[in-house]
Amino acid sequence: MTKEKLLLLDGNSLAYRAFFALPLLTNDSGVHTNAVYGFTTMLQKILEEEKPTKMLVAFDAGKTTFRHESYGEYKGGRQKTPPELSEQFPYLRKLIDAYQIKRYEKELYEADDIIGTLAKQAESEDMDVIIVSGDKDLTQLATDKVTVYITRKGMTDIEKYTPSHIEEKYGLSPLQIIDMKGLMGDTSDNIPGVPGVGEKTAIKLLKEYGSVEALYEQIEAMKKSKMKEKLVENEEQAKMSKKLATIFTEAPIDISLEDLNYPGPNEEEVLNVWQELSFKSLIEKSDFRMEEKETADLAFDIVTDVTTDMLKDVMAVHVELENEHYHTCRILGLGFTDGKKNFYISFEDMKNNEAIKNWLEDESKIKYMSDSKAAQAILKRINIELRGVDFDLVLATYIVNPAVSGDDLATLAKEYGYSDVQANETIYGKGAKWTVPAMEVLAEHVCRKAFAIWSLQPIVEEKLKENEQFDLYHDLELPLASILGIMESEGVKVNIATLEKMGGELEQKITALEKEIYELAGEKFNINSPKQLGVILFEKLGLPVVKKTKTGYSTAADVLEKLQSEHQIVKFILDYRQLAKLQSTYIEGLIKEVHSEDSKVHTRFQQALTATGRLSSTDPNLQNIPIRLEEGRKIRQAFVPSKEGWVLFAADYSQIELRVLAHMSKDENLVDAFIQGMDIHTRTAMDVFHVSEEEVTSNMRRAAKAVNFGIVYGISDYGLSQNLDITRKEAGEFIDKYLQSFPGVKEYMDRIVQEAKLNGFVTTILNRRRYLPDITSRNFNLRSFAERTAMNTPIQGSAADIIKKAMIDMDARLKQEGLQTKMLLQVHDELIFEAPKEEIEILERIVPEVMEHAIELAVPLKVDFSYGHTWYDAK
DNA sequence: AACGTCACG
DNA sequence: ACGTACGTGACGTTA
Repeated sequence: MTKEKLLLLDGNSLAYRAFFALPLLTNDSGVHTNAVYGFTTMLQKILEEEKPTKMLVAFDAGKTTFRHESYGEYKGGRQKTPPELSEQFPYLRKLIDAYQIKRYEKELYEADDIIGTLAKQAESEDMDVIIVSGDKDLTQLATDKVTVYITRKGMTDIEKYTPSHIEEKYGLSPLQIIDMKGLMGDTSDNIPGVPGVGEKTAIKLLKEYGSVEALYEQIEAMKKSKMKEKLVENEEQAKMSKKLATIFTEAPIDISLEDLNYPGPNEEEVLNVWQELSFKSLIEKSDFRMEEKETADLAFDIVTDVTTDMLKDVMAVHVELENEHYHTCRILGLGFTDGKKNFYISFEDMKNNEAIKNWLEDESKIKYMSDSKAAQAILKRINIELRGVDFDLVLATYIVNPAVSGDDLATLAKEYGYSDVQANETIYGKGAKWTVPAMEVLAEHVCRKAFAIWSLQPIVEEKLKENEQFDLYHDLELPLASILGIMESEGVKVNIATLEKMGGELEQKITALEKEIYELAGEKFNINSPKQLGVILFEKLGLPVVKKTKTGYSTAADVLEKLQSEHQIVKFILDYRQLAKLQSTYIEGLIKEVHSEDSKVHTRFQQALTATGRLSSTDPNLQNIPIRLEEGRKIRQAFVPSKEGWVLFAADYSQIELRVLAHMSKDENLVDAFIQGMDIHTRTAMDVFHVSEEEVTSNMRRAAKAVNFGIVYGISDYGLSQNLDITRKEAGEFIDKYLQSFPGVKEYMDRIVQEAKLNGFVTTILNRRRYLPDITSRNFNLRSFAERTAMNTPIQGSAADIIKKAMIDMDARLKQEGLQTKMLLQVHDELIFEAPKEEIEILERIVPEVMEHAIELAVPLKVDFSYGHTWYDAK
């Protein structure tokens, strides 16, 4: 029989040690995980190295122990366990159970005593014993049979205390460690010891006398000294301290060595816990995944023909694309599954297949998909109108947690516990090495995706229902995806000639500015390089350095503006920057995106990306076309209706975010201001500066406007001071005055931060969620950031909810009215349409009506609109 | 790939 | 004492 090896772990000490040794990590739901993580890595390492046959993790039970009877102050003055650690204990216990390791705690005794008692028992039965702790006190238990492992820094770094190691390190025997503790005390346990005696002195004394008792027996003979006085004075205290530091090896425990057999981990359970805690790196490199969780076989057929009987009423279907640019790329193939049969058909074989076309276009045939908008848009290019999508994995998971990226179906599936899909990178390679694999490989990959969608549909929908988010997902995001797909496919007509003409003019101006700049600098350099520009401005020309970035001098616009009076060159650089931006991004960049077939740009709206619920727009980004400065605004002259005799019609919400704030805070003053239909910035100025409407100067209004922005962003005095270029103190006073005038807003802000701390997330009007794991961070910066986010996200996100709902209503209304008008773009608080002239009149009526009543708030919503022959003219 | 910059709401 | 306004995407430079 092999020799028994017992591993005893000090649960509390190890958790504490890990908690303080590692940065505060969190899982996707915002639960802190660093202590459990540290414990796990340590455990993995020790299990691998030691292969124990018996194991136990001991915990402290309750607050009082038998030590308190003799010394009430024992462990007094200890900091309360931080809540970020307390919340981890349930997970730690769950993890230990998953490993099938025994846990034990006993009223009135500490983990140390349990460990000591079992170590002694095991030793008497000739077992090898290893004790693991973060606390050096345990080293007193070391013997020939018992080794004490003490973790250092990263938890996996371990110092092994055998009697000879202790002898080497301190010149003491293990038992003398207790005497040492008695003399020097222990602040963390509030053991007093002898004042003035530290480690060095204690060791010296013990080398001479052997023990505390022996020392006091011979103390008479000691030479007179300060130290002797202290020792004599504190004899009782020293003896009591030794007693407190002594680990009790005869605790009345009701667990025996036979109970501690360690059968090895339940690998599936451990993986589940790791999954829950988002221990991705551990899951990645875990050997149990390799052995046990080898991707299950998936039977699939490669077919060249699909007949109607193969297409069921409910199926998962995946349209595999070459890349994310679905307006230009090719379809590789399609995978279908009904949970039983899986098949793949290549694009070549499907494109003329009538059965597939009919099935895809049949509203009554239910499709489960992932990124249905991409599929819809690309199928449209081969004249297939996708209908009947009832599940979209990307959208559903985004609603469950917008922080989880849905770039790759494999990543997404894994996130929800399904790991039988490979990453696209594994199948295709990346960058220049990208290549379509053999048909067999591709077909399996695509079928696995379809199967993943099929398998995850009930799981993710259940999660949505549990969080009361199913309606948001099913009745808002899902239909919106289809509307966005149509908008993207429709595209926006761009007049390239207009852009080219502007480009030519810009080129001349840029060249002229370059010349001026080189002359003033006295040399040619790359103005686009902040590094080179910094050298010219701050070294060669000696301008004062206002701000630094982590790599050097800041040359950002706000810095340069402050330097304008210092040197002529600064203004030229600012002008150059402005024009260069227009040229590279909005002239050259935009021209590259225009499709030659239809002279249109087809943006892609990212619907499952932002943290707040907003959309984003890419290739090209049509949500940041210049407007603030006239030179840039002219770019909009190149955006035109797609048909002769049509116009572009633009409608935007006025102050939607502040109205949302009024609604959510129910602040009487703010609500009243909107009901009165006042200019909100003027009204704010009146309240903050205590003046009448007539007395509000343009500067006061400007300041009030900045304060309103600040409120929406989650106010900070520093941020406002930067924006208004005033001192922090002044900014702070503005904020105080604002919050006095709008007390309901202050209450709301406090409440929302509290709520975020309690739940770990904040919500919008339609119950969109954003998790804020940093809200409980002890790092000031992280925490402050999370607090501002907690204040801003419900506002920005609710505004996003409102306009999304308006888009759905607007789409329905246009159909209902039988109009030709098409919705083309959404820019966060505005909708852009193209319309035949004859429909302008009705749009002027229905667009504001629909948008203003998308969601009813405690304040009215207000929509302004205009139209023109170009986007520029729709102002 | 990361950074700085700047365009938008 | 800490050091930032919230949310995005595209471009050019530099490592």
